[in-house]
Parts: sequence; structure tokens; C-alpha cells
Amino acid sequence: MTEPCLIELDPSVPNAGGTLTDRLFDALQRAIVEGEMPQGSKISEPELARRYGVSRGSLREAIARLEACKLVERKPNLGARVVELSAEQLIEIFQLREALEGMAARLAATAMTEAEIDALGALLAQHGQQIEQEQGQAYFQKQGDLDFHFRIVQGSKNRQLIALLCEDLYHLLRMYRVQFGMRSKRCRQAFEEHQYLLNALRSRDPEMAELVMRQHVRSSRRNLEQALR
Amino acid sequence: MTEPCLIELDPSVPNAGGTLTDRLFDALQRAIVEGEMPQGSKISEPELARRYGVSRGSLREAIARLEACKLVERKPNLGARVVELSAEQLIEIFQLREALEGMAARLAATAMTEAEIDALGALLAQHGQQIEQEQGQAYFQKQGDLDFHFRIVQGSKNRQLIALLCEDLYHLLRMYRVQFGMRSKRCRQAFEEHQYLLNALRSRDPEMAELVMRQHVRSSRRNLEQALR
DNA sequence: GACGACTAAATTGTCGACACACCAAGGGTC
DNA sequence: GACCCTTGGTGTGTCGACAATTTAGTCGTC
Repeated sequence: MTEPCLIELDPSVPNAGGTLTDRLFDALQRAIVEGEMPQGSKISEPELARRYGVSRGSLREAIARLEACKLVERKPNLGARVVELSAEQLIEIFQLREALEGMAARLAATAMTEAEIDALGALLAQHGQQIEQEQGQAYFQKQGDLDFHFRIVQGSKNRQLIALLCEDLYHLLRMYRVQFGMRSKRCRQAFEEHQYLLNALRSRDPEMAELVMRQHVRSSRRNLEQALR
Repeated sequence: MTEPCLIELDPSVPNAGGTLTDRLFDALQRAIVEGEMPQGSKISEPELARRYGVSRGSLREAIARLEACKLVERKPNLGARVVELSAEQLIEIFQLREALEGMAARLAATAMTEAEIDALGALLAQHGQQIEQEQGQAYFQKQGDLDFHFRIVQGSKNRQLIALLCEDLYHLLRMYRVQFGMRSKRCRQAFEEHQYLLNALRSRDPEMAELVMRQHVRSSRRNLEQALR
């Protein structure tokens, strides 16, 4: 396991960005998502505490938060391990997304402001350009798609939905993208589906928005299921 | 605030049911849900630690878990407070439920075993009897409905869905039921809708199961929205 | 009388140390 | 030779104490 280095933890200004536990949580989350701490690897509290130069108490609180995000699994008296990603779990997550983002799209169709919809349109236009030029595909794969979905969830204005998707599931999903190297060839089709969705939002049609979003997520899932064999 | 007493924390057998933090979490969760700790009230770490006879470290870990369940809100250097329930948040939660339990019903239609469906039928028959005799209404209101939904979620066999609904949202929802005294007169109608759902499951019809469940949750929500004015 | 700065008390954040539980290696018995 | 018990070591669970930050109260000044 490559050293998740402790530099980010004691920058010149102490306590930059909240409490120590917060920064630890961010650092560990990044390390896990990026794969610096391999799946299923044991998390030794004394070792990590030494490595990051913090006490075990703060570290344990950070680990507790990671557990809430489903990024680590902890068993009493046995310690914590980084989660093991599996095809089954990924499918389950996409089923969740289909339900949640479908509802998000439905709500966004009436809750988004005109300005937000326009901004979404601008983002999509940008994506279109990048795809046209066959460049920036990497960006679209890695960030663009997530950005688009992110904004729709925000647009639902439902705080429960936002917290769930953008704070918990988001990172787990990102972990799959990074470690499974999920770069489907659906990029063009996904772009088209995004445009259909934008149209539904522009027409303020909740029913249609949910339908399109669910179909979109379901297509991604089917594509995945096929790629996983 | 009535004293959440520390008796449950040191029963004859030490460590009955996991780690100290686990038991603390359970006790606090119960105290919050039941309303022993009022909404919005500040959670003083030294005071609670003294009251329960535990160290602040263990207490803080328990509070961190409560935060993950959305039962308390914590701000850096300011401490934690019990969440404030609001009509808006309740509506948002029901929108979540509509999406999630709808998906759960869809999956359950193909994933539940015949035995599980039969057991669900037995449970429903029992509910029917209780309603017929005009007795046990309190039970149906408080537990029966939740039990029914609980089993369907379990029946989906989707672990993400199960964890989300049965471990996180469940308690928050129970808090609303207890503290808002939510006992709608929809009891008979809800029972009928439960039966429609059972039929859909028996026919192994995912589409219909999701439709009925969503309609069911949506009706509850509309009923609530009306009652809240 | 009201506003602002300073002081003191209380609370949160962080740490190091002790107690107990789990795990692996070694020795004894059948 | 295989199995069980013992025993040492590592790691987690829990605790009490120190440091930093917020808050409340007080005093002084305008």
C-alpha cells in the first residue's frame, strides 16, 4: 500500500478547514476512493495514527464516519477493513440510483429555477462540444456525467435526497469508477439521454423527467451488467 | 427533560449486546425517538457522560453515529443538538420513501420466496382481524404498518436498500410518529392498499407492485400534508 | 444608558495510557 | 501424529486529563 502521506494534515496553518477529525475523514476517504488503501485491507489504528501523526481517538471518529458512508466495515473487537467492491453491490447501487435520481428528476422538473436549467443547458452544450472534438472524453467520463447528475439532484431541493446522494452514495460510486475503470462506450448515447432529460425539465414535465432519468440509469446498469461478464 | 436513566447501561452481565458505544447509541436513539430528549435541545457531553456513567470518548462515538442517522446535528466547536422536526422535512422523507419503497416492492415481486409471501399474507390477515374487531388499532398504527413495509423492504434482497430504510430512515420516521402523534384515520384504506400490494407480489408483477406501493406512500403523504394545516 | 473590550467559566477537541479481547505459537496429553 | 490448553503479543475498547475555542459576565468608556 502506497503511503497516504501525512503532508495534507499539518499544513502551515493549523486546523485549515474544520476539525482534525474532518480533515482525517477527507484524507482517508480520498485514499480509499483512489485505491491507495486496497479493498479489503485491514485498517490498523495504531499504524494509521502513527502515519498521520494523530491520536487514535480522532482517528476512530474519522473511521466511524467512513463506516457511515459504507466505505469501511467494522466488526467489534476485530477492527475495520476497507470495503470489498463486488459486482452485486454495484448493481444494487444502480437500483438505488434509479429510484432516487428518478425521484430527483421528477422534483427538479418543478423545483429548479429557470437560471439553474439554463446553466444545466450550458453545461450540456459544453459536453457536446467536447464529444464532437473527440477530446476531453476522459473528463466527460470521469466528471462530466457526475456533474450533470449532481446538479439535477441539487435541483430537486429535497435536502434528504441531496444528502443521501451527494454525501454518501457519491463517494462510493466514485470509488467504483476509479477502481473498476468504468469507461463505457455509451458516452454518446448518455449525452443524448441527458439532452432528453433537459428537454423534460424545460417543459416542466415531472412524469417525463422521472421516466427519462430512470431509463437513463437503467441503461447504464444494463450496460454494466453486460460488461461484467 | 426527564432523566434517561443509566440503568440500562450496566445490567448484571457486562457488555450485554456489543460494545459500550453500541449500547450508548441504542439508549440515546431510544431517548431521542421517544422524546425524552426534546427536539432542538442541546446535548452536553459532560452532563450526558456523567448521567450514563461513561467517558466522553465513548459518548462522542455514539453521538457521531446518531449524526449519521440524522437524529442529531453537530456543528464544530458548538456541540450537538437533537434535530428539529419540521413538516417540510417530513414531506421530503415521504418523497424518499415513495421512491425507495416503490423500488423495494418492484424488486420484492421477483425476489421474495413463496414462504415469505405467505408469511406476509398471514400478517395481513391478522391485521384484518384486529381492525374488524375495532381493537388493537393502536398496534396497527404504531407497529403493524411499519412491520408490513419492513418485510417488503427485506424481501427486496437489496442490501443497500435494506440498510438505508431499516437502519437509518426507520428511526427518524418512528420519531415523527411518536412525537407528531401521527394516527391517521386512513387505517382501513391503508389495509386495503396493503392487500392490493400483496396481490401484486403474489402475481409476481414488479410493475404493478411498484405502482401500488408508490400510490400507497403518496396517499399517506397527501393525507399528512392535509392534516398539517 | 448603551456599546465594546477584557476576563473567567464552561464546553469541545485532542491526546496518551490502561484494561480487556482476539490471535498465533509452543508445549503437553491422549 | 493430532488435538487441546496455555501463553505471549498485538490491537481494540475505554478512560481521565490537557489544550483550544466559545460563551457569559464584568468593567470601563463614550
